[in-house]
Amino acid sequence: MNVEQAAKQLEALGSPARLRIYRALVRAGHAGLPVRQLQERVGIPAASTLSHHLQRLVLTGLVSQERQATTLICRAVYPAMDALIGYLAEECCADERCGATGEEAA
Amino acid sequence: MNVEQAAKQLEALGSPARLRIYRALVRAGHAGLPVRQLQERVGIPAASTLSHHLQRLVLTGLVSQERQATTLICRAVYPAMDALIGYLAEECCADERCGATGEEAA
DNA sequence: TCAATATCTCAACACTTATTGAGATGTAAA
DNA sequence: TTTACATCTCAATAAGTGTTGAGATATTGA
Repeated sequence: MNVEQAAKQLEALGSPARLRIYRALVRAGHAGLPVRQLQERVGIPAASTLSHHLQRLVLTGLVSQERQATTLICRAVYPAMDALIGYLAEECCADERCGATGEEAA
Repeated sequence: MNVEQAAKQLEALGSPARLRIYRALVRAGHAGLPVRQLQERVGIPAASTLSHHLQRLVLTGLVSQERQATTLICRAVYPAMDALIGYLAEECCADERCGATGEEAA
């Protein structure tokens, strides 16, 4: 995980709409949610708007999609969030272990 | 911490420039960094650009500033990042404890 | 007071993003 | 085949963002 990628994922989560979407998917668990149900759950009126947000989450690797006939199942990609949290904790947190990670010491 | 606030902070960190700024401040530790040194360290050419990014970080509570005569010392606000990581871990992570936090069960 | 320094504010521009409706595509079922 | 359904793609518009130079403000020192 580097700064660029972390920033990309943070930006993807950095909109209330997308954070709600992601959270709904996490809560849906392994089964995931079809786009339609996701739309009702997060309260986005236009399907095209949701589609747009979903694309951004998929592009950053935080969400995956699997087609089942006509419906698209969306799922949170847990390892991606784990990696992001790990990056924040290691690179951007104030614990003792931090402050000299070395990747880009400048 | 609610969705709106978390999204605001994630968005603030969701630009490579600002994530670098924040990381530089974390690494600077308790002493913090003056704006000028920060500018050199993260390689932003225009002072006005850095000022703009810093404002966004300050507005979300992730960075604080203290004036010392003419120089402005910037510091990472560690508890803010702790709270953000905590939110992500509780609300958006796949551990057993997660999936039914209840705040907004929909 | 005058000059130097640190930082900000402002205005401008190009670029990106969010939202939406309309219509396209693909699947299933009658 | 026709219909219904799920979702996407496209085009348009409004709003927001990033970057910059020019100039303002405030502090310090000669």
